[in-house]
Amino acid sequence: MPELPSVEIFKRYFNSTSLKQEILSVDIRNPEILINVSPKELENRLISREFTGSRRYGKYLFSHLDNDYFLILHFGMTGYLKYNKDTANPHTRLLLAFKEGNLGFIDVRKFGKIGLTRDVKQFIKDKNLGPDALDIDSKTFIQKFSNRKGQIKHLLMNQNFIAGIGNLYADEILFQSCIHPLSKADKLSRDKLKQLYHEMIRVLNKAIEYQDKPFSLPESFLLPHRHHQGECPQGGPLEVIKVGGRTTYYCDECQKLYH
DNA sequence: CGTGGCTCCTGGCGGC
DNA sequence: TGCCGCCAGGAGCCAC
Repeated sequence: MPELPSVEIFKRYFNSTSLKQEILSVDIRNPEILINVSPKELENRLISREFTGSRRYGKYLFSHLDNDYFLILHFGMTGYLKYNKDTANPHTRLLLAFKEGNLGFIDVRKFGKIGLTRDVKQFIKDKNLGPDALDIDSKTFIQKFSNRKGQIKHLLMNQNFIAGIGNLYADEILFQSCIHPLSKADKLSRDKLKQLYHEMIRVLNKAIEYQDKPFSLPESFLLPHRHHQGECPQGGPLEVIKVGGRTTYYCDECQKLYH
């Protein structure tokens, strides 16, 4: 599930539920999803502490503790947060207990990751993440893409190139920009790249505004139609292909191939 | 650098 | 109904 808009929603959810209360217990149910840290250390750093805030970078959430550490959360394909009294969900991988309720990191497929760091900048550097998609400026964006020969969709989804965009919103951004997903980045004019940049920002903000429910977006968006036998908002069939191994929907009428 | 394939893991769905 | 293959909003690794 989680692309940048979902993680932004998770951040707001986390901030509204889990700040400024003591962590009473730390239940690590699936130690295999830990990175950078042993179960013992994670427990020691979390227990009896409080969260003071959080920040998002790309698809990562960094939850700040009152001991200068950050809990790192990455949600994989199926991860999300749930704050309630329930402790019985079989897909809960980490459960933090507070006085008033529990924060669960739920993740059916276990592609998510949980870690710990004192230095978010260094973590981002070690992971070699590109600039955050909602933070990059137009000039840098155009410069980066105009120097690359790869497929435009592949580059949009490459976290080392630009961080935050996944398979669904890549399709939406390219549809809104009228660019065929297999177009070569360096064949797009500067004006076209500028348009792509603005559509990226607009789509991501719109997705956040709509609580990251892609199928509830207005009819003029691709995502509500992105399913078997779905039709382009302008009319006509949607094409389905693979790009970089990922299922891709686009409209052959609306989206021009630059190559 | 670019591209394609495979892998991790689990569950839901369509087809037979 | 029951079983099977395929697919899923991520990403690392490897080969050419």
